[in-house]
Amino acid sequence: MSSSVQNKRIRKSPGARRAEIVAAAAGVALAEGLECITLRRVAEELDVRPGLISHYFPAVDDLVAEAYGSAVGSELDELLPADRAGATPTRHLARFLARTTGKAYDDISRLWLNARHLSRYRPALRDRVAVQEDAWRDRLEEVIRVGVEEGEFHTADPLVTAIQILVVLDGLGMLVNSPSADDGPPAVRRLPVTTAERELGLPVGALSDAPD
Amino acid sequence: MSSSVQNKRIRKSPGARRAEIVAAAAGVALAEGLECITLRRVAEELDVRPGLISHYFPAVDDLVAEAYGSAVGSELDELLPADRAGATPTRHLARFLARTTGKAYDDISRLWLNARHLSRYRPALRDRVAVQEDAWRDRLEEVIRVGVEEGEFHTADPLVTAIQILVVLDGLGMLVNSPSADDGPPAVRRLPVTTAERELGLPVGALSDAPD
DNA sequence: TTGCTTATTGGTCGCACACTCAATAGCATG
DNA sequence: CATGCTATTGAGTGTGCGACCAATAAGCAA
Repeated sequence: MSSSVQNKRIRKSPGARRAEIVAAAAGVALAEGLECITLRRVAEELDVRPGLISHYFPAVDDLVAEAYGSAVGSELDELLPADRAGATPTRHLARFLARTTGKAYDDISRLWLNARHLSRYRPALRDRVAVQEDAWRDRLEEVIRVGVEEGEFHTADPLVTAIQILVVLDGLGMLVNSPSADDGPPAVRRLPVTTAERELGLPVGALSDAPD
Repeated sequence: MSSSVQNKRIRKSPGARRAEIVAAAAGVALAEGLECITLRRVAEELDVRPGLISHYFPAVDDLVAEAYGSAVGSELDELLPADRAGATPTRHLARFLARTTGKAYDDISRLWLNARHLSRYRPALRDRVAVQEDAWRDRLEEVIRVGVEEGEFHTADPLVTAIQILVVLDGLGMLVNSPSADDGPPAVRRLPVTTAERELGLPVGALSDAPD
């Protein structure tokens, strides 16, 4: 007997079940896209009936927003930990740039692209995107600000510099679904690093040489 | 009697009808988004039956790709005319940057964002996006190349510079659906101009002072 | 063990979508 | 005016979606 047929109900606490649903939806969002978060698809993922998803999220749009926020929020925590224990701002920024440039970051780029477009139609998602944009910007600005205070970076306006780096990252992320995204001049792939080094008054290579 | 009820058939040549359909679909794409291009929606726009759209585009994905290509292609022709009669590269680039930064460009930004995400799922659209990316890049590179030849611009690699400007434009375009897209530091809105002036060795203001 | 709360199911409804195809009628041609 | 070609219609198929709700049973508490 295959385990795919569930004839026995499994009853969980509302909190646990809700978290499970959000996690499953986040997985679907990362792998297939936010529009693939449907009652049926998420239910299948958890081997429950679609009605159960509706029970926890009467409006599916709220689940979409929650799934997006969960995926992107935890990614930020890994990229720029709030408590950066014993690492210089330079190393932190270098690590951030190394990860956001790597191939493994493509799923996150796709999710950002996805969310920014879909938020055109879904208010709940639009609010969540705004929150996450603020969070990413604030976290990056903080790293830069500390770097300036400690004399590692030099910029008149950490906020603008942070936005500038994020804009370049977003601009490259726009190309994530293009077939020719991986090729192209190497100088283009290094654009975020180049931008950061220039805007922070760092020597070339300061943010790309063996950071991790 | 309202004109919304069409009881009399109007028979047109295939070429004219096809062009009409593409134009209507492009209008829908610009105003409401590519996923709003449905057989019913486009048919309603032209006051015909949905089956007629299917007749000209047996696969709706091809109509979506065609509508996108039409809208974005004609926009490029207006932004960077192929035959730039009697205008300096500086004026051309200034005009391009002025228009792509303006509020009126938001619909085009939305369409690019839309297409780049949707091309994840629709192969026909993905191919069209690649074609238009090449076209925009080539056209901008050409302006820069001529500017370098005529001594107005200074850059070692016109292609990389063109891509760099487009990446910044795309990065800002990502924010088009965010509620806080219009506010934010002025320096951020001027990022494309700043980038272009820096990369082309121009004095500050060379690309933003009364171009048109 | 019994009973009760409520998490979970199963079924249904209405809607919008792409796609198909035989029947119809506009219109150019003779 | 009559005729033939074909652009256009009308009707229908099947799919997947969100939402709703009464019935059911899991598992905790008494």
